[in-house]
Amino acid sequence: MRADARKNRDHLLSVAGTVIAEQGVEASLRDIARKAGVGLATLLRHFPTREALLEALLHTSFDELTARAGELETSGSPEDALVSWLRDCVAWTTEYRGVTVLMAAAIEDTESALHASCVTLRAAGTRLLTRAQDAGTARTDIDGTDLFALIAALAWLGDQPALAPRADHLFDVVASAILAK
Amino acid sequence: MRADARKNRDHLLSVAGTVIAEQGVEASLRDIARKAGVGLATLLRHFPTREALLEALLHTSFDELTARAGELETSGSPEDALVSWLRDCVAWTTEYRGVTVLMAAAIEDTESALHASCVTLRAAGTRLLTRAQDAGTARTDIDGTDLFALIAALAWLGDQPALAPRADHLFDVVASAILAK
DNA sequence: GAATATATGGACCACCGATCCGGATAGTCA
DNA sequence: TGACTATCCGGATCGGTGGTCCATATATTC
Repeated sequence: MRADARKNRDHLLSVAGTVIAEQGVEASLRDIARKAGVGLATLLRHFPTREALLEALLHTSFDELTARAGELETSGSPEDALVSWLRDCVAWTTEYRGVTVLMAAAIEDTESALHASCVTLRAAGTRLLTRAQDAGTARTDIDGTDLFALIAALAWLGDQPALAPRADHLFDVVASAILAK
Repeated sequence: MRADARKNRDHLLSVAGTVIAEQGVEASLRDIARKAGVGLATLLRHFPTREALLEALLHTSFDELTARAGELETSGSPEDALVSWLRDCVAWTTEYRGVTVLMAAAIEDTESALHASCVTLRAAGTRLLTRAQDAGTARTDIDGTDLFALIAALAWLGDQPALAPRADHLFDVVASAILAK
């Protein structure tokens, strides 16, 4: 990649992070390009789709959540580890308003730029869930995909301004359901 | 209202029902107008916002759900009545892809055309919930707003193609959490 | 310094919801 | 019946969206 292209790419990523943190994942791409002092075509060349841009922006966050799951796998009680990680996942999405819809679409869409990250995340959750199930502290009739869906649903609640005040409480309600044997 | 206006209004509503059933609540208004053989301006004059159109389209459904809650209030066990009604609510939303987002926004937005219907729905749910709580068969740390949020979240799951296959199962998981004392 | 490969962004396109306003028409009254 | 008016209609237009094309500018190589 040419030096000027690299610079544009990095700058775009930085500006996109700011704008998306302010306006959510549905922020206008043209607006991001404008704020970066660049044409829309340039943004779209570096990141052909909104998903591609978000993937570049979020994949370190995904890695952190996966790494956190790894740590928790060998520490504390299986049920505390599971719930703690779920809480981290839901809390993280609040930083990126609207991201849950994209993640829900990406988990089964192998073409999506976010697909790999979502699958990795689901696998990390599955390991924590299985450990708790083996320990007899999580219900055995759900799997990693169910867990992913529940995280997405709770994160979605936090995304809806009118329902967000209840999100934390409802997290506890759902968590209690997961931990019921 | 003039006879021609009434005819256009009714026809628009009929066409909108078909198109929205096919494409979800985010269907293009211009497309609906075109299929009705009418200008976009005409549609927007009869229904100034998308919410207004949906309210006109859905309010009989809302009434039916509210009436159903009324019936259930005096029949069967309180917990069966509650769960049965919740299932009806979630099942109903599958007919109108994407409606949950609008409902979540409308419940706290007194300006929304859907606001009144949502509030009525929440009140109906609250009555069923309270009855179950009084009977000691539903957890007492949730209220009607929590219930509304849980319905919305489950309905949202059913709206996401990748997660929909799990929606029924996760309904049971969440229902079990509500019925836990 | 010239040649070449690559990156750029303005000018488009089709679509969206929204608004304006001149023309068509239904309902009314003489 | 005929004319008048209040109402309704929809094409044209506006600013916005994501997406594409291509002449121009520039970094890199020789």
